[in-house]
Amino acid sequence: MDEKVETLELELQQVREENNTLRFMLEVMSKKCTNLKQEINKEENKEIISSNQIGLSPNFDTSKRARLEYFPTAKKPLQVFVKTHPNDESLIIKDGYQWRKYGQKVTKDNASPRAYFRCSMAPNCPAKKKVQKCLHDKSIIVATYGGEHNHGVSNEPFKPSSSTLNDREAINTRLCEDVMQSFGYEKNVKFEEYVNSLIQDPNFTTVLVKAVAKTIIGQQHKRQGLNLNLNLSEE
DNA sequence: CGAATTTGACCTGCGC
DNA sequence: GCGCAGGTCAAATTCG
Repeated sequence: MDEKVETLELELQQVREENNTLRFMLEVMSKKCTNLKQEINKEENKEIISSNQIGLSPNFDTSKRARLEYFPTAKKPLQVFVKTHPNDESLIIKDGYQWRKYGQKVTKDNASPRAYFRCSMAPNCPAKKKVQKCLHDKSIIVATYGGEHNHGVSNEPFKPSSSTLNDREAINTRLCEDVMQSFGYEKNVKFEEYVNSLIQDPNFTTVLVKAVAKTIIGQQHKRQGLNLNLNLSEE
């Protein structure tokens, strides 16, 4: 009996932690969304000015030739925030692609080292990413993607098996899938285009809150159901 | 033993 | 022109 109480308390604690995590993610995403909107507005204004003055392609900046070569997206590079264990130093994100690390640097503005990866799924794939821990919260990893993959995603992206990921990771992954589904993400749509369309949606924050809340409640119900089943079978 | 990672050196752009 | 910072290379090392 005590064991059951203990188990339930642990479950409750885990759900609370997950809720805190999700609240934090929501906060980060909301801030990010606001910042991106502001940046998009700024960029649009800047582009109009530069294309009028110089007559070059709006996205072409000769002074940043090499940098654009390394991360050749004229668009804003895609940034992804991932919650991990604070003591986890691996900087590994399971995003469905296979990455090979080719460098690491300590940057001026962040004591945590920044790792550089390039895609190793295809021989000449130009896709790259930078991964660094968040300055203010070591349990958050920030991944910045650059370049585009010249091949498809691996067979089972975002489909963790219980043998490779623990329950918590599986739940988080499932949550992401549910939230993306709530936003109408379709697999044949390019992820960057999908994200851009979300950012420009004026109801983004409202819909995100609803989707996350719905998923949390769904997960809690599933868990409660599981616990009840276990109790019944044991008694 | 081959593949992946680590790490110091090197290259390039930018600001002063 | 010089120094700094970010990004990449490649030899050495580690791992499976």
